[in-house]
Amino acid sequence: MLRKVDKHSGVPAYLQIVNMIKSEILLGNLQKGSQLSSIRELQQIFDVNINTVLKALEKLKSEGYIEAEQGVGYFIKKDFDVDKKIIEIIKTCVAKLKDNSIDYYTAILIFEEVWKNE
Amino acid sequence: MLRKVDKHSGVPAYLQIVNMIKSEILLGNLQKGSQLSSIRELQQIFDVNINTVLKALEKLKSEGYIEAEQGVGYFIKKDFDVDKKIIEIIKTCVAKLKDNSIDYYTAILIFEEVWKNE
DNA sequence: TATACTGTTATATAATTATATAACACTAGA
DNA sequence: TCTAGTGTTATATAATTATATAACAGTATA
Repeated sequence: MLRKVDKHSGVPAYLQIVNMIKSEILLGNLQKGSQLSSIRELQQIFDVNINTVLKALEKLKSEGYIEAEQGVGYFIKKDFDVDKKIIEIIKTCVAKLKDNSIDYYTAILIFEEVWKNE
Repeated sequence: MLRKVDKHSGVPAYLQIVNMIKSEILLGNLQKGSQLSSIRELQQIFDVNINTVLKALEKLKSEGYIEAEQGVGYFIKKDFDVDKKIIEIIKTCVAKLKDNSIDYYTAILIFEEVWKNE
């Protein structure tokens, strides 16, 4: 789901955009050959400057996720979708955490720390 | 566990420092009254400039996590530790993901997307 | 009191990130 | 061919982030 960038998260906007589009590909919501919305539409969706969109698309292109056709649009270049099993594991975990009314930021902090320490 | 900042993650160094220290508090590894390492030691641990450490400590102070005593040091101001149950849920999830040899970056991307969409 | 630790304040410089704005080039369809 | 939509390139400006470096101020202890 492509959504507004969080301008207070500290993470650069162009990286948030890269991450959202990568997520869509990983989750299988954007498949090989799909066309992205136009740059000027993406600019509105993410609520950033056109140059910020361009910077994100440039990075995705350099990493092989998308390709550009001048005058036509941007297209998904490869499928990178992840094993459904992985998604289920994460969905189950997120559901449990939400049951315990933990907030996203705290959850991420602990997730990162646990990951890097075990 | 306080460790070197990742200079290629895109996340500003001072925020990574804030996050690491918050994590230690949330996990109960730093408790009320504990003294942090000195600024000049932290500078070496995180591998950043002293001003970057200061910016992080300033933010933690403004959020009520720590307090300063001039000439003495920085101290944890409150306990914010999280329910052990939460930590167990996350540990279990991380273990399962590692069993499936998924990398950290992919895991975080999916985690964020699942959290924000369900 | 002298010293070696603490934290604090300040200035200058550079790289990165984001914005505003404009113009240009290619493509598809009326 | 004209037009409206694509992507592309460019310039200028500002805010944020990070560095290097120096000096100052408080605390504890030998």
